[in-house]
Amino acid sequence: MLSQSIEDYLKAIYEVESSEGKVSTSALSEKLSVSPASVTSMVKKLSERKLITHKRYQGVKLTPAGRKIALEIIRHHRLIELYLKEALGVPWDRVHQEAEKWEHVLSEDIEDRIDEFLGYPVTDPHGSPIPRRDGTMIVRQCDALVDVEPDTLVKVVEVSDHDPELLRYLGGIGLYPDTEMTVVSKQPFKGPVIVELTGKEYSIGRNAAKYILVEKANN
Amino acid sequence: MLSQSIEDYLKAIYEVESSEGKVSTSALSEKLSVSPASVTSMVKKLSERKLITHKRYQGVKLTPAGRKIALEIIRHHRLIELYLKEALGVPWDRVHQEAEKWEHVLSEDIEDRIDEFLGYPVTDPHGSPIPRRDGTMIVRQCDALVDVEPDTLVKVVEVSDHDPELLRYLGGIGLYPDTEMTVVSKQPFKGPVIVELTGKEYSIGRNAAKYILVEKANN
DNA sequence: AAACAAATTTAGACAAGGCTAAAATATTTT
DNA sequence: AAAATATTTTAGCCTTGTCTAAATTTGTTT
Repeated sequence: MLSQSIEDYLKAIYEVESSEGKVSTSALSEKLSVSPASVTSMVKKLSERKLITHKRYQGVKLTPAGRKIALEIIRHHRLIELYLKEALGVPWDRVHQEAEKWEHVLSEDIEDRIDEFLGYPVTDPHGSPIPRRDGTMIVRQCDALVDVEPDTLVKVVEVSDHDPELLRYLGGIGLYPDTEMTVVSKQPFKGPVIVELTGKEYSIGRNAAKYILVEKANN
Repeated sequence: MLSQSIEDYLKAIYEVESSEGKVSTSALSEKLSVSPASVTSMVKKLSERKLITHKRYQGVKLTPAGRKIALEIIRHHRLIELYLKEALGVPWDRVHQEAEKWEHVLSEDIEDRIDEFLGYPVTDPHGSPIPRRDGTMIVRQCDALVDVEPDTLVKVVEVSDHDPELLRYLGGIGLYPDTEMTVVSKQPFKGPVIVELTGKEYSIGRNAAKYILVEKANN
């Protein structure tokens, strides 16, 4: 059995690897709210266990074994998020926080039952893809909302789940995965992106718009 | 926040207190699969935190604060057992093991949702009473099957959840909480108890019969 | 009542996973 | 290219919760 701490590190490494490419000690320190020194010592342990590779002062990479575990945890996390929403009506801005704890105590048996209950879903409530049991995960082609040219009709693919405040705002204006909307304009000087959905216009901060992934809608 | 370990100790103390009256170091050591020395040091910590009282060489007792926490954990445990059975179809011999892990990660919010989903249940799948949120729990008058005189019609109240093997056997013969059956005879020399239900006779080991609680049925 | 046995506690060690402060290495600026 | 800054690692310490071995206390025999 792996400790919760090890599982958290592997997941964090996977996520940083996905979003930034390179995985530095400081990025992990930040992500896990732990001192850089603590990261270094855990990195040493994970290397010894062959779950990651590490070149001094150069960052880390997951080995296939480490990636497999990371994806299992992420699968747990996302299945649980969706389950909490569908089965117990937990609002989407709260499922992440709960899943952070539950992901570590989910057995394979219960995982399968939840998967079946949900009809073998492909994405979680925020639109993030759920890894399959075999450790594969679908990859999608999409852009950050902030990078889309004005006057484009787009469909929301995925929204970052880390800021409950943002999720509540987006839920309030009806912006969920699969929602279609038009990018009206981008205000200059790091101003907000203006979008139109269900006939109304809404303003979305530049920073938030980085965490909303969309694809061009076929219209 | 309390550590998982502390929660486990408080729960164990509550359970030993209920079943044996006196809570000795060795009983806890046994129950928690931990050395007696480890129990002593944890007992010291729990005393300092005023969750239990301790007289050297004399055993421990829960304070009201400690009892409240123990009952919260037991509430979590039993709600989760029932939830797993009702919502996900987990067989009753496996729910205990899962609940042992989940009980520590259940938030109040999810607890309430599960309680509501289940219709504010009063007992878990093994017939054990579920403590209420306010820390109260119903007490029932019942006897161990092994102590019942032959030729008595009884109703099963509760079955110990600690031996999956036994639960599978009992499930196989249709013996669940609320099942009515007749005690046919008790074989001498620590032999089994013979019961009749649904027209057939079944043999239940003396030891197992200690862990099946029944009440006299009104016939 | 003394001796033996059983239970409990103390003493001291260890592994995990965190921390701070200081040293080493990289990177950026001038 | 040297200096200044930022990042990473090392060294050493702390807490939690466990362990074994030895000492102490309690309970039971004879």
